[in-house]
Amino acid sequence: MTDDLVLRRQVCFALYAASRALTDVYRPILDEFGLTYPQYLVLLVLWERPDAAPTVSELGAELRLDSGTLSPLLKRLEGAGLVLRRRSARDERRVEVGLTEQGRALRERLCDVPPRVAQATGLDLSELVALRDTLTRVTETIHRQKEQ
Amino acid sequence: MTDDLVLRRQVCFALYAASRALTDVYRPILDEFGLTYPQYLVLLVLWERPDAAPTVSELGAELRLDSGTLSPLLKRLEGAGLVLRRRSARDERRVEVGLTEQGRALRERLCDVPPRVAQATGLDLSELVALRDTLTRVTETIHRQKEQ
DNA sequence: GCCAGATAAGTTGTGCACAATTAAATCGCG
DNA sequence: CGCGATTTAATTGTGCACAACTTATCTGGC
Repeated sequence: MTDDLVLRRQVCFALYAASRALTDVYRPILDEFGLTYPQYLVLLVLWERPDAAPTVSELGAELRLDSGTLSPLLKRLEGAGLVLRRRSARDERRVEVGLTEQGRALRERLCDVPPRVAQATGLDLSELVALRDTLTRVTETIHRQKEQ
Repeated sequence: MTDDLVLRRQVCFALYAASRALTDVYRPILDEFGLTYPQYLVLLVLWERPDAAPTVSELGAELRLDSGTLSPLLKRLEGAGLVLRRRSARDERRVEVGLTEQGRALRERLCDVPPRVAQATGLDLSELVALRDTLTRVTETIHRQKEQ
């Protein structure tokens, strides 16, 4: 009997557990603003280029989420008054997503969140950077393989 | 304007994206056996000690999932003929989860899965071990903080 | 032995993820 | 120009996650 199928040996479980643990750290913080973690990620993308008004597909390409996930999520963010959705004039298939004034303003109130979360991991800055880069490399390797 | 709120800088997004990417690697493999990734994780725990028949809570402690997630999942695994659930004789509150013969047999057919997935990450063995250990440390740090 | 509090599993409701399908608009080839 | 193929978002259905609640059972103090 090999040990390959032992739970604690699997990188994949470590990744799955760590991802949920970090989301647990975000949850009470974001809860105060009525946000979920995926909603916060959408806002991060919009805050980076506040006047870009990306389409649903473009948002999806950054976050690697499809319209099946984003459409209802964006509808909730719109309902909360944080984003606006409007059909592109030039191409009526596209829906452009922009920030409301309220959505823009939220940025300031959330800018201390990442350091608080980073602190909760117990890793120092160089470890965090190394971890992030390794994970990004894994994600890109997998997606490159899928496209071929 | 600080750069703290830039998506690609966030460890948390890297973790979230990598976790979903690795699940994407598992999906087509597990699909052939009619399993989802969380169902596969439950089977991993059961395969480690095939005669232990852990309770729902004990399974949950290993996987960090609650009965709200596990109850319906176990019902589906039972429906698929892979596990058995029975009330403990000594404590009728508890439900013990054991493998069926079919569930036991599945182990052999899935033992080559982890190496295939590891290969897809593009990391070598020492990188995988280091990544796993860092992630495990993060998860445990977070959970230790939550208990206090 | 009785019962207040604790514990275990299940249920309900919300919000992702993702596959598959649908509907509308656009593109491009002949 | 006309129309089939493509692109885009939304919808539908399934299965996690997780909070909040319910129900059944057990435990310890009296």
